[in-house]
Amino acid sequence: MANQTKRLGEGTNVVPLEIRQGTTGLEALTEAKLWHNPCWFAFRFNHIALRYNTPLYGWIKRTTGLSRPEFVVIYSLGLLDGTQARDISISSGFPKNTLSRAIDKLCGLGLIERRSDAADRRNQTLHLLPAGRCMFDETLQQFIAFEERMLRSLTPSERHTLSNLLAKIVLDTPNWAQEIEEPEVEEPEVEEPEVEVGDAPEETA
Amino acid sequence: MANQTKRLGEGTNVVPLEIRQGTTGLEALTEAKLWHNPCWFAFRFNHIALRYNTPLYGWIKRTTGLSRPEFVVIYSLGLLDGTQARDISISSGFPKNTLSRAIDKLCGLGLIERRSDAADRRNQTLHLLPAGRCMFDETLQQFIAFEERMLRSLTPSERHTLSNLLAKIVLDTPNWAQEIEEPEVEEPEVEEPEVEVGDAPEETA
DNA sequence: ACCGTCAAGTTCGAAATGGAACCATAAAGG
DNA sequence: CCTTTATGGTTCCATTTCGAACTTGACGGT
Repeated sequence: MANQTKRLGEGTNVVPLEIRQGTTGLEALTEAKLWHNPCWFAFRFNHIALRYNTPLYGWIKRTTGLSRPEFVVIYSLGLLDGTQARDISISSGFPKNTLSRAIDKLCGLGLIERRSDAADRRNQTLHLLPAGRCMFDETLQQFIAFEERMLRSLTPSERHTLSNLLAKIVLDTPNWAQEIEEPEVEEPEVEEPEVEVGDAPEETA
Repeated sequence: MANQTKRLGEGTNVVPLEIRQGTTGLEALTEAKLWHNPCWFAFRFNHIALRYNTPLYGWIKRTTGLSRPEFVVIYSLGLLDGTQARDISISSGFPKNTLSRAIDKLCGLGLIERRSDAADRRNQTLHLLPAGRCMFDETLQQFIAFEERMLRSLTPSERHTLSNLLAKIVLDTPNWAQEIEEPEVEEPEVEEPEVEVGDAPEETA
């Protein structure tokens, strides 16, 4: 049974690395996901993201009282004041309704304000108020410090390279959507498990 | 008003890139987050992660009926059968309780099973059952296809480099924790907004 | 000018999430 | 040997979150 783990390490995207596996202090599963994982890229960025977001936004919550999507609005406006909710949604990936709630709250707190566009009254532009600007400025310090911490193990030149490579991928993301949304159905063998999974949780309790 | 965005582009981690800004089809905010963002790294991996996880796990949900943490268990066991919940938590970043629930459900569906370790009866090892193994094998195809799609814009050599750089960072993550959890308190100017955040919309300023 | 379509935002409700407290077992220390 | 402390795992519950439906305003075609 256990031998089915076959063919995972080779023939896939896994590229041999200089860094030696087994030499790190990680437990076995993390090692496996790092070195014997056809989806090495997905694992790595997700791992980094979870390790970064949870503590950072935990800190944000404690110091400012804002949730992640709420703060994302502040941050977005800090970078580009006057954008609209739609753009924040696109750039951050949070759904519109989550942002709508976040914006409500921020307005209530006097951190930002909505202005409705006279030209097209469906649109509303969002703007930092002084208190919001101040919060952005203050917290930015810490964000930069965390960013620096994350990148500590890379040289400036390596950071440059990493920046480049990730940018290429980001620029390509708009094209993923459809392709990834409905993969060509492929042989539907996968379905047997599905039968009772989706809707028969009664016995599952 | 817009000039407050000052000093964001330089002196920070932002590295000049070969790729030209403005030449892409992205809307302004995404561009700003890409090119004028002191936290370029955080933005990039979060952006990629959201663009990847939502559709992919949406697809998983539709085809297998499993949620993300549930499937993460399957995937983890697919890579390394017999690990325990604790390790899945560490490697994936999901909290123990979420995984506990996920494992419950998977057991109920007959996809995996728990075996309690005789030596230390606190531990339990998790094992794929044939149906679970089958699900892993089937879905893996699609995971690999998505991974390939994400990396399409990079050459093999670039993928190699990217893999290396991210691995370095991942290996360093265990050291972030404490440092990032409680940043040295720094001047607590940030606190005024916090006071009434919960429920008092009486403008913070 | 009217109707159908579409896009930006909002509302609603069902479900998932994660923090905190808890249980059981094991190791450490007197 | 008994108490204290630590760890893997589970339960409980308040909160968050996201899909889906809905509202409002613009635009294009006839």
